[in-house]
Amino acid sequence: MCRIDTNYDDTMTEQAFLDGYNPHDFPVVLVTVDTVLLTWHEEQLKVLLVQRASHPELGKWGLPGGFVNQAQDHSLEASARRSVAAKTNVEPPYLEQVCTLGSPERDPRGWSTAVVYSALMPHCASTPFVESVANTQWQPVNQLAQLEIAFDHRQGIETAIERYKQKALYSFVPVFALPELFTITDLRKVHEALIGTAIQRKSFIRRAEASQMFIDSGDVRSERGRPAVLYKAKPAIGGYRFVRNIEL
Amino acid sequence: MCRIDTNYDDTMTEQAFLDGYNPHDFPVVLVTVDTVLLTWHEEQLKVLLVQRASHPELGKWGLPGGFVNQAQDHSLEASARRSVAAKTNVEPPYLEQVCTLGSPERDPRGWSTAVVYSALMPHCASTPFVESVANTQWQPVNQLAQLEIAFDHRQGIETAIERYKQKALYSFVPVFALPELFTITDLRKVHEALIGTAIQRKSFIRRAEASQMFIDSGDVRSERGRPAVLYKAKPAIGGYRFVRNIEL
DNA sequence: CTAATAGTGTCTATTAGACATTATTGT
DNA sequence: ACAATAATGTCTAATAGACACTATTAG
Repeated sequence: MCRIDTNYDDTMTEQAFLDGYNPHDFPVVLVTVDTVLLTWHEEQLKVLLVQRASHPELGKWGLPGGFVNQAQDHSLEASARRSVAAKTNVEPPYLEQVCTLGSPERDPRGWSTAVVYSALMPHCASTPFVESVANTQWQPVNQLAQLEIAFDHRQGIETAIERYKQKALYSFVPVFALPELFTITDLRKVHEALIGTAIQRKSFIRRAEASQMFIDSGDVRSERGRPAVLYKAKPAIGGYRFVRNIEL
Repeated sequence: MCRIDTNYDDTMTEQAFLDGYNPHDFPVVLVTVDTVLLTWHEEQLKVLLVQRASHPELGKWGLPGGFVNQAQDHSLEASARRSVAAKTNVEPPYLEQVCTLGSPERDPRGWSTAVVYSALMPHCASTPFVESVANTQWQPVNQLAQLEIAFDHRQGIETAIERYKQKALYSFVPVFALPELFTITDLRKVHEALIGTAIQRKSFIRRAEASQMFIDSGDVRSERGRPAVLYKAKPAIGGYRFVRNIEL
């Protein structure tokens, strides 16, 4: 059978069972929580990676995260938020669970699982305070092939990006990778980077208007050409869905 | 910082590090893999539940699954497949990871996580062979409010069903809850049960034709009224997506 | 003025929903 | 014949893509 519960006895109370239960009697599965933190910066999608300063996989680039801290973490999401805050000193405006990886081979320390979260946030300087010697950097996702990635974190990154690609087709969730004020063209470029094709400007603007999820800030941004209106997103934008997907 | 790696030393080899590493030196997180197994039977969506025959939560209804078996399971998905096979003696045609629940309170044995998978399959008799005394039954999902559900498995079930509700809007994935041969009306009823509203027959048939994912079996099923054509689904149906969602 | 970018007008093809109509069975 | 269910015909409204056109800035 599946459960390895021992000492099965119909007449035993739950308390008596728990008194006799020691989790160290069983083979241990290691549990980490790691986060794929993405942002939009310099016309590119970038992911925050940490160069590992300890074994195993020393020197390779990995996702921020680590073992659940039983003293501090009251949930998996709390663990993800803690490790993001440690690297960026910022609360990400969008965070979701992506997948859980697990096998006996992925970590040399033994059978392990990584609960992978993903967050989107405005670009900020990484590691604004020096708390560790670890090298933390925003890496362009298009150039990850040239980096040595620790464990199976490359798979976690790919799964997260694939998820956002789907979301880019039916929602404005990618907006959370932008600063508070952004232009519709900024947002369209993020969507285009995710789905890998151009989107008609008119179509994208129509969707934005139909959603009623964008507030005209009153400001504009002028670089080359006609100035672009800067918008803010309503908080409910994360829940908005198109009825019709962007076509590929 | 986040990692609780100890013995940090730049000059140590990875092997020396691993030799000194004992997972039992750290607080243990328990890991179970549990599966929300759904099917369509008697015009209802049903979930396979197991009445727990051991502590904790003895007597309550829980998801089939259990601790990762390090001897048998080479992955999380393998663990899910093993526990499904133990209860149904069948390989489910559709299986995906849904979410991972984790907290210090969800299991009295300590900080624990449950990796929740969900599967769809044709209805079959539960526990066709008597391997345990556990009571395994298909329970209508509309009547779960009246059952005592173990741990936070109710949340896992709700998350899985919500996921399938979304999939019912943009795919034919719910087809995997039906037998090999089914009518388009059968499939429409599954979709309607998931999304909670009626779907126009004509619209649904149009989507089915446009997808080219259905093979006319040549047979029909006659109950009352005009006989309905029985179809088979092409294997690729799991990957098919509507460009336009079913509207609510 | 020109280049560059933002934003609008508008045509057309597609298609979902609505619902009426026809088809095919059992009794 | 009638009830019941399956399957089709067809009208209309909505809207995405395409692309031409206008607007507003810098230099």
